[in-house]
Amino acid sequence: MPRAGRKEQIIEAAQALFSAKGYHATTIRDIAEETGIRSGSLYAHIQTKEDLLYAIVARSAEQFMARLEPIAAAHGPAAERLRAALSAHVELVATSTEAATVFLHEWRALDPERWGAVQTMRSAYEALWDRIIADGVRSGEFRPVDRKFARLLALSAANWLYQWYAPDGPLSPPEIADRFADLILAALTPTH
Amino acid sequence: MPRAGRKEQIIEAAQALFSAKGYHATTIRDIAEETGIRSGSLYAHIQTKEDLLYAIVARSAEQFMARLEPIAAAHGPAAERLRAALSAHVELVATSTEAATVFLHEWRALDPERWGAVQTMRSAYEALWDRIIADGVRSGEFRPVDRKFARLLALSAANWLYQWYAPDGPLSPPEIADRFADLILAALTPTH
DNA sequence: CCTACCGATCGGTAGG
DNA sequence: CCTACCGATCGGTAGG
Repeated sequence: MPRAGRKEQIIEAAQALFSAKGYHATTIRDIAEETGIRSGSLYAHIQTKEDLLYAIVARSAEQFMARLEPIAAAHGPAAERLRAALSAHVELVATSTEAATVFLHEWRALDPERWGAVQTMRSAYEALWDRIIADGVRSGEFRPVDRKFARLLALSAANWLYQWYAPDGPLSPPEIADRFADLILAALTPTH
Repeated sequence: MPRAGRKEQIIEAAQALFSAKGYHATTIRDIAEETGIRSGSLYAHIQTKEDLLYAIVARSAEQFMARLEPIAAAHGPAAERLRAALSAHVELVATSTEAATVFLHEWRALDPERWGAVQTMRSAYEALWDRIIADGVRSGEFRPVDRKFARLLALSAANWLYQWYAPDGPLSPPEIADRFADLILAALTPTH
């Protein structure tokens, strides 16, 4: 008998294992053991191993979008919105490191169709960043920089965080985000 | 009979496959087929599959070091050296994308001992970047920024390149490097 | 470098 | 959700 909440438990086990060892190095038996059931029983809850990967990746992508949408749509100064965007992204990577790692590192293991769906989500997310930067350039808050490269610089730093972030490190996620924001805003601010 | 140059051929096949599909998703039979021999014959040239991974990762790490060492040791302006460092790194990722992808993405599949050796190489590489940035801060060329975060910003952008670089894209590697360098130097230059 | 093969393990299923 | 099992495939080896 499937148990309520069991599916969530399975997803969380898969998330921890995929982020630690990678998708292909994680077996169905690993996930079952971590969940506390037998491997065959997993299939009362899921259809394939890859469904688990997609569920984790899609949920993570949605979280990034949900955090950025109100920031991109706000009307304040672009510098403040860019700083807020960086804070939101850094905080998500830092507090949901497992999900973020699967999203940023393991999405290549998805089949081409689902891989395409994820690419679409990422493009929409990047478009929100571009909008904030374009607003800043238009208003004169930012120098007339290459929007794409300004966004790449910010997102590269914020994404790469999953490779080095340690919860027991000296800096909190907000402190990390502020240090990056200070540098990136200095790069974008006109030299009067 | 092992053939001269065969080992190199095997490493290159493994490099292409590991970068495209990942280490764990690549089989010994894939590598053999790509090399044009039978899977059992591979073991006349290698000892284990993981040896191939380590050979690729270590060689790539050495290339990054070899390119950066003279730049870090030079005596010119820090801004020029930082720009040169970025160019060298971007060019290596762009022209050796397969090796760089394995180095940056697949090193997690190494066993802990070899993983540690790679970490040591990466630390040495990062120390060279820190030295350039510290020189610039000391001489007054750069603002008194957090060295570690300035390096993280530059290296995140340069590393993340492996995720999006396409040889048929609109910008050449030197153009990409210069755009990042313009932004990062703007972030580091004092506002007079 | 090949043929032939090994024990182990894989994702997934049948039947209860 | 379990037991029992499937065909396929894995990394690697023996013997030539």
